[in-house]
Amino acid sequence: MAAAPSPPITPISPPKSNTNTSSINPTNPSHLLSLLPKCTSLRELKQIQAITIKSHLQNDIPVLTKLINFCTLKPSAASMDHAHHMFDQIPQSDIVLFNTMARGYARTDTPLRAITLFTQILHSGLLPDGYTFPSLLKACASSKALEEGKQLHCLAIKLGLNHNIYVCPTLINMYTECNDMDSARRVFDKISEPCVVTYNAIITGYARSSRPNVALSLFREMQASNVKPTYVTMLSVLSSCALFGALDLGKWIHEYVKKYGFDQQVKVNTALIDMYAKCGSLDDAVSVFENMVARDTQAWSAMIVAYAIHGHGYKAITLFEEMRRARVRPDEITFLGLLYACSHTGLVEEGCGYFYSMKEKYGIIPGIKHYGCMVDLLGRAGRLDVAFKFIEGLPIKPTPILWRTLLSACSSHGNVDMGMRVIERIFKLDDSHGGDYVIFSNMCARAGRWEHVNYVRKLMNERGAAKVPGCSSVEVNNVVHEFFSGGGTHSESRELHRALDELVKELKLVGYVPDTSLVFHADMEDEEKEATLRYHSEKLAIAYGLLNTPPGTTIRVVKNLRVCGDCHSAAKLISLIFDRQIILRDIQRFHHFTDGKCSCGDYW
DNA sequence: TCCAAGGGTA
Repeated sequence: MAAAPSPPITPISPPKSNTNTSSINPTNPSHLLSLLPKCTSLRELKQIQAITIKSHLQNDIPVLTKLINFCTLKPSAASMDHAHHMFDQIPQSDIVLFNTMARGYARTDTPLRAITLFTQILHSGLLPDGYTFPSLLKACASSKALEEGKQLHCLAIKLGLNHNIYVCPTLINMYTECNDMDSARRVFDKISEPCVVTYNAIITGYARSSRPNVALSLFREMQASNVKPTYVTMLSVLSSCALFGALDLGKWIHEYVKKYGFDQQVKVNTALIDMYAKCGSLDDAVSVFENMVARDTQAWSAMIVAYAIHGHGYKAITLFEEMRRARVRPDEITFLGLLYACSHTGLVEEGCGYFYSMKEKYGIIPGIKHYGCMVDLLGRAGRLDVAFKFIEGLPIKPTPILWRTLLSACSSHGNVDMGMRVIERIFKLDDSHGGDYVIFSNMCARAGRWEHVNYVRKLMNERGAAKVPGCSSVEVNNVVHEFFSGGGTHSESRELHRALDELVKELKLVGYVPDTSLVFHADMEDEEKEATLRYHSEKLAIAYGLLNTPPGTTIRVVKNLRVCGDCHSAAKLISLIFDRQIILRDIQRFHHFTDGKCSCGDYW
């Protein structure tokens, strides 16, 4: 065989580097270290490291700490591997060096390695200090390692570091991330004068654990004790308002934001867009967005999501195209909003197009939530078979949520046979979710398949699967009133029930027919079913709003589940005969009821 | 030489 011609030798130009090593005295550690701030890649770092070895400085702890610190600033798997390698080489570490390593691990997707490292450190007799705990607690928070977190808490108490101003917020954050709000609160309550960061941590915790009222009262407490809020505080408080659907409160925070100059922050404006959108005021969201001087990916995404949840699919798409023209790079959340918009407007072709382009054009790998959007998009549009095959063909294991999305679609298209295939898949993965039994049973009831209804109900009782109770709230005079289905708990419930009875009579005059097929219990009399339906939480909340606000006022209701079909038709009629706008936010989206019509066009 | 809280998600 003839020898392959040797490749022409072309001089390889050295990689462009910001670090000019020629004028440096390699035996002087401080000279070497002065190179690091200009260093931009792992490759350049390795060049500097080579000089340290030549100069016998590889065991010099301050030099090594700097080198390792560089690797841990924006850590990747490769840079952390390299850092670990350097760390392993030295005979004796000190606590600063360890802290630096731990911080790196806490910031990567292998946070528990920080904890493992920590155990080694304890054995070698090093004493943790105030710098040690924040990284380790952060690692516990992101891995939801509550037990390890508690042990660290005990150790911090032993060392008298639990009240350290850096340790305290991370302790609170660790507990909130591990869903242990009681412990978080206990830590907070022991602080005599919490600083703003500690307040932010606890407020965020309550906002995330769906207790926005507690979050907001802590914000007031913070102001009363003269702790000056920062823009991070604004973010937490705004997300509380968004969660609560408390528009008036949100508007008050907006005024506050303007008064104290927080409205220059892109993140704060993004949180405002989100708050207005989730509190049902799309116009205010648009106005915040349009007044922004600079918009990043998150700001565009928030506005796209805002259009999506209000059912303006085309506007969401137009905005996305505008975002592309502005050369702002979309991320995975931008696509979630976009797909969501398509599915809620029935834009199947467009949605599929964007789904494929996210991978091919933008290199964004779809996650489980994008798949969820696709199932919803196909399912809503009635392409149940395609959706089924889509789930089966996924490269990852489908979650019950994915199948559940398809089950809802089967229900709205009344396809019991497909529904049965789907619920079998769900039960294989999780049979404890009461909502699945309810959707399936309602679907069978509507199709008159009573044998299924009874069977499913029996199954549900046997397995003790609980359904989340329906809960709706309405804001009247700055107070949020909550109503549960059946509605025995609200202080004015008796009058409210009477008012609802009258209301239903009036609705019937204009053609309302209660859809009793939606009621789960098969062995109830029709009258009884009607009563169950009448006191659904969303009807109670709407009636309460109707009775307690002046004519013409918009009624804003927030529901924890999807709105029921009967309440949806009732709300349309109420908007017509009382000439009221009703804005109902359910777990999925917004419904704007005006003049007997809903903004969702009954496509939901 | 190392440290805290964080907006947009079906």
